[in-house]
Amino acid sequence: MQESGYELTELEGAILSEIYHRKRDTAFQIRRAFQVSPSLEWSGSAGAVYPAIKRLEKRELLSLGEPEGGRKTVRLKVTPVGKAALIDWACDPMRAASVGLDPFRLRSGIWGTLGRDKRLQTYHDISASIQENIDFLQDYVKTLDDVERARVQLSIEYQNLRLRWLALQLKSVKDSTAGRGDSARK
Amino acid sequence: MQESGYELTELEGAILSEIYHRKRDTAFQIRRAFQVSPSLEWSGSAGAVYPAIKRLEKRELLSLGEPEGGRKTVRLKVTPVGKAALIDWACDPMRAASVGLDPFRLRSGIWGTLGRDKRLQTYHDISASIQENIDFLQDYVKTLDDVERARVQLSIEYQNLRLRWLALQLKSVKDSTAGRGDSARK
DNA sequence: TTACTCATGTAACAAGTTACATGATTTA
DNA sequence: TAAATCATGTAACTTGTTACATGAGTAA
Repeated sequence: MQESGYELTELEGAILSEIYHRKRDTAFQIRRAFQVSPSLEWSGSAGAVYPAIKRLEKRELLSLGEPEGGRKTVRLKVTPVGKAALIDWACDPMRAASVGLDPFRLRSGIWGTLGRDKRLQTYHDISASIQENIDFLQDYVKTLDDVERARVQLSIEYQNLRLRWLALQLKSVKDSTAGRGDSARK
Repeated sequence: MQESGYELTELEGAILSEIYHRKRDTAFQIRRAFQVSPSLEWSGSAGAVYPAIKRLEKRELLSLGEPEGGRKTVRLKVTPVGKAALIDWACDPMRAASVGLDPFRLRSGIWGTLGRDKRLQTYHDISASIQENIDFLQDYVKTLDDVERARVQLSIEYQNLRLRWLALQLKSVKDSTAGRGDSARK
């Protein structure tokens, strides 16, 4: 259909979206949003955000206002071309459907190779960590705008899926050694 | 408990695991495993794998055999320290529980801001892409060892969760405009 | 006036990417 | 013998990280 002709990285897309959808109009506000958010995976480091903004401006996806006030605040605005690129980026099915880098999934196969005790302990510890995270997110989600709320709610659903998966694994380990009381450890 | 004292990156952990758990004992085999796998998110580029192996050898988490044959194949072996570091890396609850970088989640909030038609189209296209991916994974999973199979099966469950989420969004969009036949487009 | 927040930016470094270079072995 | 595969590696580049530097405005 459209094809804006601009390929955006994940960070560039996230930056444009922060400006266009979440009304952050300075680099500093974008950085803070990244630092605060548990669902946007960037540290909000100056060394990433400022160069990315420069790249976006050079390609005219972003326009920079004149430095305002003593603090020299530069207001950011997404250009029409930038908006098209952002929508293309957000709606590209290939990228949206890709699995991403998930530390839980990467490790999931390894846990099955552990000895029984270590395995049970690991499932238990990770479940606790995830539950803690869910509790935090459920509190956090109340304070958010629509865009960020959708992300956080999806995070909660992912975490609940992980919890169910862990519970299943736990059960199957316990069942397979039930009544025998031994513990095969490496 | 243990604390091997070595921090591994995701790639380094994945490399150690390929050698230790999946019996890939050359750099080339590791690269191919990454290239082939839909669940490990690295391209298997030489420029990433060879330097990572060097780093691991320097820290004595990996030992390199003598070059064998005309092709100068170097066999890789995980040292006892390397094994401890690998287990620590795999079982660290903080890292295992973290959400990771997910292109779907990152975009999920944005789709809600689209006009009705574009929104329905996008949900539809992405659902199709995900379904295609599930079909592929379900075929692929039959050929795998335990470690990789667990990862791929988890991928399938993530993808099914996404499908359910998309179906819910689709339904709520359709419900909210049912019988009115209008389409609010930006 | 001291400390915190707002605001922008650079420098050194880490770690990934693609593309290329080299050469041995196997298979059609 | 030509092509594919096995095998290792480097070079140029991109893009992220932390840590630092600078300075204005605000609140204790």
